[in-house]
Amino acid sequence: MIDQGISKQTLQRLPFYLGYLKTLDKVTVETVSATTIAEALNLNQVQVRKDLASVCSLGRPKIGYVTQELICEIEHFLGYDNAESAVIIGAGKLGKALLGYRGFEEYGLNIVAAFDADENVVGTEENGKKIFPMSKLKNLCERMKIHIGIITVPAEYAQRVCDSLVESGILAIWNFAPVHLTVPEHILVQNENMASSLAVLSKHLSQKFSEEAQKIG
Amino acid sequence: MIDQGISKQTLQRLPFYLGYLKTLDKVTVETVSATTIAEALNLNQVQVRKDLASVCSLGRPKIGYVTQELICEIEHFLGYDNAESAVIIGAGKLGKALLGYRGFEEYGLNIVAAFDADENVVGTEENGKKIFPMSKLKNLCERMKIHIGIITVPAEYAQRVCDSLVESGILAIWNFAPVHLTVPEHILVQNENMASSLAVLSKHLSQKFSEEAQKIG
DNA sequence: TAGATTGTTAATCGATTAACAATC
DNA sequence: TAGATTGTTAATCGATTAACAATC
Repeated sequence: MIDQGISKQTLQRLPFYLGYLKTLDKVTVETVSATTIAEALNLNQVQVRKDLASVCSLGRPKIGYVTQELICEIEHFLGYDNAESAVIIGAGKLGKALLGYRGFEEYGLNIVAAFDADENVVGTEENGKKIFPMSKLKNLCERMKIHIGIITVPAEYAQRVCDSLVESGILAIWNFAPVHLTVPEHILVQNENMASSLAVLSKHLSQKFSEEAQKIG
Repeated sequence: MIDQGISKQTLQRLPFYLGYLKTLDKVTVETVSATTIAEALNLNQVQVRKDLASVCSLGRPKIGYVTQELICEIEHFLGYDNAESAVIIGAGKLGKALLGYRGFEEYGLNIVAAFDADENVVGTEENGKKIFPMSKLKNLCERMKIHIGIITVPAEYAQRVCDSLVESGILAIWNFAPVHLTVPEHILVQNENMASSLAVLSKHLSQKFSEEAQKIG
């Protein structure tokens, strides 16, 4: 058993490495050093080396890593080469935007359908993907062996939707609703937490302004 | 000067506390203890108390915190009561979804307009908000004293857009493009990192499956 | 050989958690 | 008074960074 000991932080940095590596010219940049990557992404060299060590086992002194190999290994590690299917619950603005976003396939995520409680939305399509009534959720998930659920409903419905997903055999939940979800131990919830991000942004600003004020005052 | 020493982690938990507190019945739940909050959100009691201590200075033994006061104080701390204006660059699916999302106002974010390089989109509206050509960015930001820029363009254009934003006097950037942005020291970049989230989700699944396989094998 | 770069071991740093005294 | 709950001080834990030996 490998990769038992990879930290969440490392995991979250890997897509950044991948993104950077892909910007490099395959022909001229055959190899790349941790130093170079670190500089480009504003990270510590040692951190980059440690992160990469948990994914691949190459890396030669004086030379670095073979760019193309590294890309393949990270992609493989992240599972980009064998896509997981997912469903979206909540076909509002955000849900539809995610349904329509083609970039996810590149990341190994295949959104197959959406579900909504609103009868006016049910039956319509977005980006060629159908929107079903909630009553069909469990059956479809089980039949298609779907393990990822994406929650894009308003906060007040999120926990109920979450429970339905768990009941439908979902193992991992990507939660866009700004609430804490309670789930059984074996289920993973990854919060995409816009409110938290905004908190960081707005605090940065208010601090900037109070610094300014102090300088002047 | 207060709040110099608040950690990013604390800051990111505050919206969760707020969300939970708002679900409580104002009439019956006059006060709330850190213990209760911690249990509801699956956090450590002491952590909740420390977080709250950095925002408010009440909290009475045996009683806890006055719910309504706590809500107000957190909202004030997060700046929800004096909204910041923002612009979106990139009026694709995601950009439009964010433009149309009314929830941000509740979080103290007021998106005033969008910008796009595509002539076909320029001039149209979304949720009553106009989409302008990139050439008007700087002028509008300066005139309206806008300090937050939201980047929803494809990865390859993100750095260029970022540079334009910095030039236009933006102080904080909310980046939805899956790339690292290089900015001057005083500018804050908050990455809304879908690729990273997906990495966490898909790794959880592949680990689950390899555990299963081991049990059987 | 000299220098760049690797991977590892140890030190530092910061956040979380545990223990405890203070208070209503 | 006894018990619940607070806030603080100390211990633990994990991640980042620094120092260094190994190697091409």
